[in-house]
Amino acid sequence: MPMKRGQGQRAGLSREAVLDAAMTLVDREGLEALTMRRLAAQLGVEAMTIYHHVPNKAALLDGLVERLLTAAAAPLFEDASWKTALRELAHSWLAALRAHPNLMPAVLSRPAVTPATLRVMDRVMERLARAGFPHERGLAILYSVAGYATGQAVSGTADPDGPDQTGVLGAVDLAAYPTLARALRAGSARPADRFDYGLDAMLRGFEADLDSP
Amino acid sequence: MPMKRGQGQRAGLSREAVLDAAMTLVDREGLEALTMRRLAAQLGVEAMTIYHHVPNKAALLDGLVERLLTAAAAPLFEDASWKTALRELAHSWLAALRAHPNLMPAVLSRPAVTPATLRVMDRVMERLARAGFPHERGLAILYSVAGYATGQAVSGTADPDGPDQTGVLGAVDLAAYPTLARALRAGSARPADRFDYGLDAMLRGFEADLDSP
DNA sequence: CACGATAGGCTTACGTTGTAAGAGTCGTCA
DNA sequence: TGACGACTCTTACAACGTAAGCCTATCGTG
Repeated sequence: MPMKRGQGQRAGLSREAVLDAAMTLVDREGLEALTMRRLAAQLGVEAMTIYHHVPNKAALLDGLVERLLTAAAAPLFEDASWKTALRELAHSWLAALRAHPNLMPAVLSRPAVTPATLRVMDRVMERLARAGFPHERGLAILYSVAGYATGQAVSGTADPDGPDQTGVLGAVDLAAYPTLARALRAGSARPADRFDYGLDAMLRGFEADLDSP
Repeated sequence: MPMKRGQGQRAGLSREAVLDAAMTLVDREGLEALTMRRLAAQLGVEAMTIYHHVPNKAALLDGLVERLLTAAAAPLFEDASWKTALRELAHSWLAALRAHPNLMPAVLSRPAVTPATLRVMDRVMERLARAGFPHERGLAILYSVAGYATGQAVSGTADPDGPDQTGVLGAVDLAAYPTLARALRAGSARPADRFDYGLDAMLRGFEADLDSP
């Protein structure tokens, strides 16, 4: 419980503390619950105080996105093959997005360019070049894998129901869509397996392209 | 120029007219420009009038999303192979998202379940089953392709610069990331080519899985 | 034809949002 | 000591979504 502060008493805030509180608020109550006043209340402070640590709300969101991106860029796969490097890239990106699903709209609406992500991209390109992929092919591969992981993360959380349920589709009248219905009943496979299945298919496709002209 | 209406004179609105105006407003000025008052002004009407044709703003957004989805679900690929069916699916979904990039955050934050999309999904599943894929595999494939297209659309428009430029990456100091820099210089390939490259790789991967256990 | 119901428009008003402006208070360094 | 800068609070404003209610033309029914 935060003691009542008289005026002039500092609250001991900092940009980091503000971002921390904002992140947990978004995680707990969603993106539209992130209000300057609510965030301030969370910090035991008045709304305008926040503006001494963050220039405006857009910058606050940018800060949250950047945090997520640097978390996603963690792996540097010291001496892995190009395939495992791509696999790790996809998994860490997916994991970062899934760790803060409420933040996703914000993440997706700004470019994901930070030193950390650039460094990872460069490493991956290096592996691909060493494996024999021409440079423009490497770029296409990088975009494809990143895009694939992004798309899977999005369609995984656009579903408001539980994480491994049949989800929205369960509530639909499936009599009109027989084949889809059978697949949904048969599909006890967890989303993670689906993710790897598509990813591995793509990687095998790239490999085949590497061998033949 | 809209004539001033006295009170009691109708403006001839309708749900369709409202959605039309909302869509062009979003296309022209972005999602955050979609305000009840601004939309009303666009229609030559007061803000509250809109509520006679749409229950609230969320429903308005849902209407826009549904329009995009039915546009995306157009192709029914009468008697195509599973591969071209998947290719058409991916292309039409990508095209629909790219046609209204400002709407993307809204599209991505609600589940894409409408009769039209379900019908297309069912058709695709049918093709996959006929080709010999087990049911849960078919579902994984469907999700993978849809997710891939979504991801490509997102990373394509998170880039605020021109469509076929080097984009955000052009403004970055590339000296620190040599391999990435070379790839960007070499990569004159248009995004569409990148899209097909990754997509075809994935499809070839699925095909290989069909042949071997 | 008369008349009540309804649909579609406008006006006003309320609570909430982001944030500009400014005044007070403390710790720090000259 | 005195001045300053960093931090916090208070007050205020424009713009947002929308609830409530009024007014009028149109339409269905007698």
